[in-house]
Amino acid sequence: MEFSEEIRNKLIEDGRITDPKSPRGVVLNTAASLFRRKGYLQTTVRDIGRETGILPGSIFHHYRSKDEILRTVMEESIVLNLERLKRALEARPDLEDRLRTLISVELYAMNGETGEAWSVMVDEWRNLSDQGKATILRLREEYEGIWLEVLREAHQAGIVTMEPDILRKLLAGSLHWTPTWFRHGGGLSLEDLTDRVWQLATGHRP
Amino acid sequence: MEFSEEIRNKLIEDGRITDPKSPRGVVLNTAASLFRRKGYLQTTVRDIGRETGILPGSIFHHYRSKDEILRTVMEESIVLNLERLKRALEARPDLEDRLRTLISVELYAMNGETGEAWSVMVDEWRNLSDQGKATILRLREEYEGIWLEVLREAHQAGIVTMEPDILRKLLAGSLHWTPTWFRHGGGLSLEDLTDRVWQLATGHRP
DNA sequence: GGAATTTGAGCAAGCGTTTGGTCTACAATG
DNA sequence: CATTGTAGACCAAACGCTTGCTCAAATTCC
Repeated sequence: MEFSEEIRNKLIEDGRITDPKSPRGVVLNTAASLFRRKGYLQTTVRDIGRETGILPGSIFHHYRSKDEILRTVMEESIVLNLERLKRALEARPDLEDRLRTLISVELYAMNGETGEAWSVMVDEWRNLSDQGKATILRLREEYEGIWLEVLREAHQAGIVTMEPDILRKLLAGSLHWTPTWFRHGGGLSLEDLTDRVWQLATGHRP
Repeated sequence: MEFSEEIRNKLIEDGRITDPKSPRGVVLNTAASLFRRKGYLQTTVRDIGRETGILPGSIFHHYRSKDEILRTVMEESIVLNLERLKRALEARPDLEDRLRTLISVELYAMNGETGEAWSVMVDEWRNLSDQGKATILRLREEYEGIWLEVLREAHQAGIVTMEPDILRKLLAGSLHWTPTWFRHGGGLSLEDLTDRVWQLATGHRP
């Protein structure tokens, strides 16, 4: 996760994700946090206004609709983490390393600084408009494609025994569930947790 | 799952769950289905009215509030499945059998005929009122207690190697996620799926 | 001074819920 | 046997409130 900030800055520079210091960015991060805490439907535009200090009417100067805010939260969180995943995999030719990287990056996506936005993407999918779904789906498919490719190679190499597509779904469930119970500063670190999920996937102690 | 219907009938007779033929029961099952499909907040009392053929106002003759419907859906689904779990475990002294039973019963709870209600319990927890949460929490703790007890014994016996509490949370995630992708009649049966989760838990092929 | 931004009042729609009353079935009463 | 009483189920209408969003005017910024 070392290059995390560097990657984020590069993406901001390229205009692929919003500068968190801009009004759009402030609204975005506040919304992500509220969506995570209260849920998308329970969060009102007035709530976002209150926490950002921007009046409700002004929110709609920066975003066309509440749905656009949700879509942007999801889109930018996957753009960022997809980039992080690709970079993290670049330097790792070893298959066991690659599998561990997948697990680790997703655990950080869900429980690190992007955790709110990533959780929103998983939990609030149903509340996204159809056109929003279409946009996000392409990015998600790219992300899932990377997982499946590594799992298929690992399967052929005998590192994992279960069918890759089933294994991915079972692991996805485990990982998606972690934000409901994992807390930083407890007895367990994200590294420890990565070990446990690795053990789940391969059947061997790390 | 053989005694499933028998257990349900006994619980109806004892008044611990609602008769599905009664107006209360019709509302309950319809609501569970709608809550699952559209989400609790997206489901209006008018929706429930439309699908049951009961006018919106009359729903409140059977339930004090929409929240009471949600709480009842959750409560009865866990009462039923807790009973099923206890019965299924009764005849199984073998530890490996017991672990497999836990997995199997929960997979059926999530993807069988009670799947809608059980999913609602997992997904809509946040939308339950505080007093509702308190009621359900006691039942959930009993249910989780059974899981942890079996996992602790399995850990001591060397059947599983991971810490029981962490293993339970990772498995819970995998199992909770199954309704989003598992479909009956596909290439995979619930028995097959039980095997895969068993493999995940123990690290050994079933 | 023109463009971008912010403001705050307010609208139309939808929400859970309440109300007052009707209908039906059946038991009790005279 | 006819009448009355009772209780549960249901209906139609509406109430009070919240919601996402709009808009014309005011303000700020370059």
